[in-house]
Amino acid sequence: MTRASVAKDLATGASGQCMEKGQRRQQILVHAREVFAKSGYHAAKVDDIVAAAGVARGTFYLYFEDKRAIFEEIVDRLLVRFGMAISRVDPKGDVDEQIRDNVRGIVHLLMEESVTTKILLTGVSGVDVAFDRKIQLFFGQVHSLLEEALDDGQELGMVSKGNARMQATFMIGALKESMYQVVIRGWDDDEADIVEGLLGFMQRGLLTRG
Amino acid sequence: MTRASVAKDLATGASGQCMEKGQRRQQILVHAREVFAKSGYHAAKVDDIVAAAGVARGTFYLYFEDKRAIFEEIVDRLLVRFGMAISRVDPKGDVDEQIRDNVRGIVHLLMEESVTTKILLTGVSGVDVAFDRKIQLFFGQVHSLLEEALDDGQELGMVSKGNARMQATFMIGALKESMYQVVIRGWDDDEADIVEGLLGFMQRGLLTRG
DNA sequence: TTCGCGACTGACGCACGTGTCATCCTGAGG
DNA sequence: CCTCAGGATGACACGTGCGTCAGTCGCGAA
Repeated sequence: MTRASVAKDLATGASGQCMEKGQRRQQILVHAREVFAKSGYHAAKVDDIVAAAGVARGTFYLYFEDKRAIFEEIVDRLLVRFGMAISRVDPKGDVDEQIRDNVRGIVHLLMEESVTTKILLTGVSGVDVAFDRKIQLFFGQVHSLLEEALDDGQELGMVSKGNARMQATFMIGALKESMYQVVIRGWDDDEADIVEGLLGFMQRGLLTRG
Repeated sequence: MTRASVAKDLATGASGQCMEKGQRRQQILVHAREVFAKSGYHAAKVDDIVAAAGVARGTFYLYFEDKRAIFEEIVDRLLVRFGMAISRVDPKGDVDEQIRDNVRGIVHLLMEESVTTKILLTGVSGVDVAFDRKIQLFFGQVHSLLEEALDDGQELGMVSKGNARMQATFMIGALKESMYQVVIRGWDDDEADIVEGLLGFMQRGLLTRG
């Protein structure tokens, strides 16, 4: 091991050769996430990632198939957690509270995972045809879920009559844009404020009744 | 001129050598727009553009500095038209009608220019640090404009009291996502329906009052 | 007919980033 | 002390796409 790489290890807290296998993987993953968030997929070079992680180029390929694979893994992890943060609304219970919980859970996750959220909201397009399709599919599923919920809500008279698909679109757009502002523009809004803002928007809209 | 390129000219309607200068430029621009929309900035190769336009590689560089420049020009044109589609709301007139006109104008423009809109909504991130900043700046300006309008509206009692910045975010998000669905997923919603949907969302929100 | 000019061409050289692999290193076990 | 296994290394070869520029083409003027 060269002197230079020893210096890097000291700087990043890596323990040099023969680190436990999963740990090294994790170390690369964490640094890659930061690099992707900072530069986006295309501008992020494998060299940047290995430099940040303090390992050699070859080491990277011991743990990941290629650049795309590590990117996909990073995004996938968030998508899985995102999916888990959503729960179906049961009309027998307190609907308002369930909606609030859902919104709260999602906003919480995205703000907690702000680095990955930034990647999801900006860096995900144009990686690859297959990857694009995958992301589109995911958001499509979320959209369908919400649309169904709104449809049910309309039946029960809890949601304004109207095009549920469009309503779902507006809601998702509002959420995406809020997260975008927080994550990209660095708004320091309180998590609870955003949740209440979104819920208020759902309930009352923007304009006072004329 | 080779036989191959003559064939191309026939196919694309180009008139071969010595076409009027502005026309050739326009021809390349139009085809570039389609290529960028289909593949995104990074996947779109200059070779794809010149092939689509039916001109030689060198010709491209007679009319455009480089790939980035033509991309920027395409996006800029839309941004300018977008800016012009927005007009300040005058509280002395019929506010509802002015809001409707604004929304209508913007939605109309974006759907009319659907190819460029697709580029704006998906292909714009990660081109270049400077370009990213520029786009961000533009949306920031739109955001400020809307925020001010909402603030004024609150003073006049026409807009629900609340965080105007957040309200602006939600509205822009809803608009962006609607356009995204139309342009990427190919929804064939009527322009007027989308406009009414957005306005209804602003006025009444999603949920019935409980 | 020949010349000049400007539009057009496309093969070429270059830069850059990727993934590989021959080699090195180190710690554990004999 | 020697050896060996396997993690780690980084120089290298390769591919890809970009921008250039020496040359072609065809039209109008002389």
